Amino acid sequence: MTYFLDDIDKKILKILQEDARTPFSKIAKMLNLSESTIHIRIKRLKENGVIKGFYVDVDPEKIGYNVIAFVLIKADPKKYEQILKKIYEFKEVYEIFDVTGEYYALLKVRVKSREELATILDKIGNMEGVTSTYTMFVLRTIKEMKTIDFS
Amino acid sequence: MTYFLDDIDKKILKILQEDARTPFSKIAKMLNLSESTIHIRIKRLKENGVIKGFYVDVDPEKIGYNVIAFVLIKADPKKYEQILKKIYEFKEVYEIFDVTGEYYALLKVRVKSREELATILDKIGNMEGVTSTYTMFVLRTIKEMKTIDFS
DNA sequence: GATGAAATAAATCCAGA
DNA sequence: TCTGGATTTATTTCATC
Repeated sequence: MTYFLDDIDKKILKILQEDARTPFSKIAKMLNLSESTIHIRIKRLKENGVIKGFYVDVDPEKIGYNVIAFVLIKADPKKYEQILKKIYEFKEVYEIFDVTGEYYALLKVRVKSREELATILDKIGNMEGVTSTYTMFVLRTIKEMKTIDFS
Repeated sequence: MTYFLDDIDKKILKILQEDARTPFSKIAKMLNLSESTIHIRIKRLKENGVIKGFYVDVDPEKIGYNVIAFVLIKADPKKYEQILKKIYEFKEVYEIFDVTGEYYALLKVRVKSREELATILDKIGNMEGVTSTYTMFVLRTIKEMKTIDFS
């Protein structure tokens, strides 16, 4: 299931991770290959699911989304999957992970204000089957990398 | 400091968040505007820092990066900033946040194997000034959104 | 697999509304 | 701020190595 990346693939991905709009011609020059080869490689990486897509990176802070919180939840095991499905639909919840330890799941929540955060936390805390929550409010973002470092 | 997005900006960003390679001509048609307008808008969004860049979305799992863990750390306040600087340099640590609560910082770690994770956890746990750590190993990724939902 | 040239399509620039 | 047309640049295809 794991796709083996050769050196050329890695170099192409590295360039695209820095700027996905880099023209193929420029990539070709950088790697001393033809434009067609870059084209074929990228096409293959897409077909194999390595490249899931191209997205624009919007600065959340610039558009007012500057409140982040991580929420740990514990739940009634019988209702857990149902709870996850519901939380999945919340657009304010950007990440959901099952985790080991005292709590069941870890959520990353991003909103525009503390009021909005309070609303979401209430919604989650009051869901049927949620037995306890623990919220960690983010005071400062020190690092938030969105690309993979495979150097 | 917050940049005000009008309806056109929002629509453009929404399209680019889904596929950053959508041709301007297509965006223009979708929004009933000229290609030049789209061009000017995107340029302005870049200049104002709303658009931080265009990235390729690489599936970590496809290339073998399928171990994620969240690590909470407590530290000697006097050495805390120094510790953060050091951890910042770890390529395996993708996110670092100062958080409220019992712990000082929350880290998101992504590696290729449990062995690698153990190594990183050891490194962090043994850093001078780190007084305690709590690791949550990710068993399942339920949601991991990289774009912002401003609908 | 990789290439180069040809065809198609897109991005960019600019003068004018 | 937006537009339409002209120019430049990029992507895609395909026959060939």
